[in-house]
Amino acid sequence: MQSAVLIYIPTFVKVVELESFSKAAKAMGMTKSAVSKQIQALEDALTVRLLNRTTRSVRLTDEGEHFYQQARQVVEAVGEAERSVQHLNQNPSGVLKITAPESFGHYHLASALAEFAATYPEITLEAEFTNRFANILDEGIDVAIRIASLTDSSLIARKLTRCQTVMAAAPGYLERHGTPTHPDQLINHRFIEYSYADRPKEWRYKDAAGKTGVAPIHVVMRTNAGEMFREAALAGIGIVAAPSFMLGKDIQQGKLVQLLAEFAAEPERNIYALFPHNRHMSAKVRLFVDFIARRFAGTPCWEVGADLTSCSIVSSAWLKASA
Amino acid sequence: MQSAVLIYIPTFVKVVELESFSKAAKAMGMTKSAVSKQIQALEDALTVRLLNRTTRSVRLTDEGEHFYQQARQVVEAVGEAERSVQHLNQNPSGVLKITAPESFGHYHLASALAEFAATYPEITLEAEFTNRFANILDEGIDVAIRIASLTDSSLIARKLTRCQTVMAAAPGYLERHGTPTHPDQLINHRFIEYSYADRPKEWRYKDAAGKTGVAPIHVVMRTNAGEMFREAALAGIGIVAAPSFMLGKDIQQGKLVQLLAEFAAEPERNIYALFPHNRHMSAKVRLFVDFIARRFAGTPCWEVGADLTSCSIVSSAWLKASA
DNA sequence: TTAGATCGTTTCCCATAAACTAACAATGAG
DNA sequence: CTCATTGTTAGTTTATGGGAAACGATCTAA
Repeated sequence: MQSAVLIYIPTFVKVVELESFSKAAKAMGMTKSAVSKQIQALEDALTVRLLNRTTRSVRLTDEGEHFYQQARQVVEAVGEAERSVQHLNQNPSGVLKITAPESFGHYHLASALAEFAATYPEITLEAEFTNRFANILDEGIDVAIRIASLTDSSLIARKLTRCQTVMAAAPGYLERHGTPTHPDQLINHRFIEYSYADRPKEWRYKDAAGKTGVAPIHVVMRTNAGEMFREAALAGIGIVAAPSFMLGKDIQQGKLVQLLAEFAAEPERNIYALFPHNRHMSAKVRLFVDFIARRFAGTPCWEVGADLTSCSIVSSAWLKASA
Repeated sequence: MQSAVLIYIPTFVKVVELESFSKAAKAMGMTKSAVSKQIQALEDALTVRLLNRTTRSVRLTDEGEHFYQQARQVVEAVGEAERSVQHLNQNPSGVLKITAPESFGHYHLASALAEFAATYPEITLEAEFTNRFANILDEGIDVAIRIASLTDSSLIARKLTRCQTVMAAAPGYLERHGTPTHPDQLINHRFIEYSYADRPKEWRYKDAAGKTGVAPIHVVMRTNAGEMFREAALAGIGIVAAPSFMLGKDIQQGKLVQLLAEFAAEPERNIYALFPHNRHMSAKVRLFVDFIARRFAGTPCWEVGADLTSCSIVSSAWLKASA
């Protein structure tokens, strides 16, 4: 068993303050016998007599007086520690470290983060947009925005919005190579693939009837940079399959043409906020996740085929680029 | 049950210091499951997550970092309190409050106290010589020297030496009133009695054969001042029955004549050191009581009829007066 | 004086709250 | 890949700490 000194200190302090075992017992919600025994245990642990007690009075010994001064500081320190942690927890401040995929961060998260930072000036936002999969716990990341369907055991994943994967190519490319009407024809086309694709060199889909299939593809270029990816498509180098938040604007503007719209990509993907499990969630994290989830609730403007007037999510970058 | 915050703090601090649940468990002599549950209990109590833990690493959250700083101060404060009390206990210092009967203190304790004070300069001696029976606990008295056979429940009594009660009168008195040869004759004599006598107006004794008896006495004067008492006897006002430490010198010098030497006073009295009970004795008190007991071990010089060469106790006041 | 109230202590007993054992999942290291 | 290690969990057991009641001491009031 642990040091008896620590655990009996509050009782001792109460007794000294109230100058009575009985009152201290009442104040601490226990019986006087318990108080008596705790004081005795404390004295035994210190091998020092702390209180000279008559049935009528309780008075500190010299050693008791000395110990009391220190003991009081201990309980105050504990109370202070407790309170300050609560305060820290209720008044979020400090650094909030976010990581997100580079392209999504750039196009759609930046404005949201700016709004969050403006709303909570006490919080210092530290956002890293990268496609590298950082280890959340080891690197002290508070929230990671991820596009996936995976579930990490020690992390909580909160869905922010659906992530529509669209296939598209530049009109120029299609003029030169024709427009595929079925996945099976993809093998005869030129593909630009994402470096970290789960399943390289193939395209999994679900047709309008709900039947799934796999089609092989011919990869002519590979990159992990979102912008490079899009630029390559715009340049007519080949066909890309990418989230609509990257390509939606180009499709709306006619710079790219959506392909095989009736064949949905498989598996369906979502955008998640991931964070250390929430048995006791940091206030900062809770605040941010709630904020970002609210921000991305509804239909995003970048969805291909969505009614733009009903979109609740509009990022400033999107508006700017559209204008 | 008490605040879980307090009792789990040492565990939390150990975990942070060693950056491992397992090592902390080993260091604190418990199992890792216990550590795990204690940390969880602490987090529950604070409703704050303190540690982000992988199977491979343990790292503090922001709140944990903050709490750790405070928690470390708490354990340090406890350790300091503990150590300083031990130190205080092993290196006695401060005030040592002594009370003793006025006459005994004056004649025989003063020199002993002076020696004690010289030996332990860290201790401030506060000696009060009074015949009033002070309440030891209530007045914060550390040691009381008492001449009695009583035993207070909450106090420890350590016998210092026997207290011989002798009866004596001035030669002049005896010339005028005669010398009693048996207690029964005392009723015809003039007595000077101590104000706080247990049994006023009587003299309890035990004869050479061991038979006890009570003789009534005729009191003509009453005082609580030791010196007054003695002076009155020397002036021939009457017979006194008093401790030999008061009268011994006068008897040796022939200023007083001992009476009824073969009838010992009843009950036999001793000189005690009384102090708060010694389950955990203050170092000061232990030191003093040991010292004073050693000082008064053996036959005191003031005993009537004692072989002066074998006396181990000689007080300076006695020597001075004898010179 | 006596009776009653209050206070700290003690003894005994029990319920609860800790600890341990053992098995598990996750994760690095070799 | 295998093995060792780490933190967690579930279930069981232990023992610790607290409650009830009786006690002795002390003070107050009648």
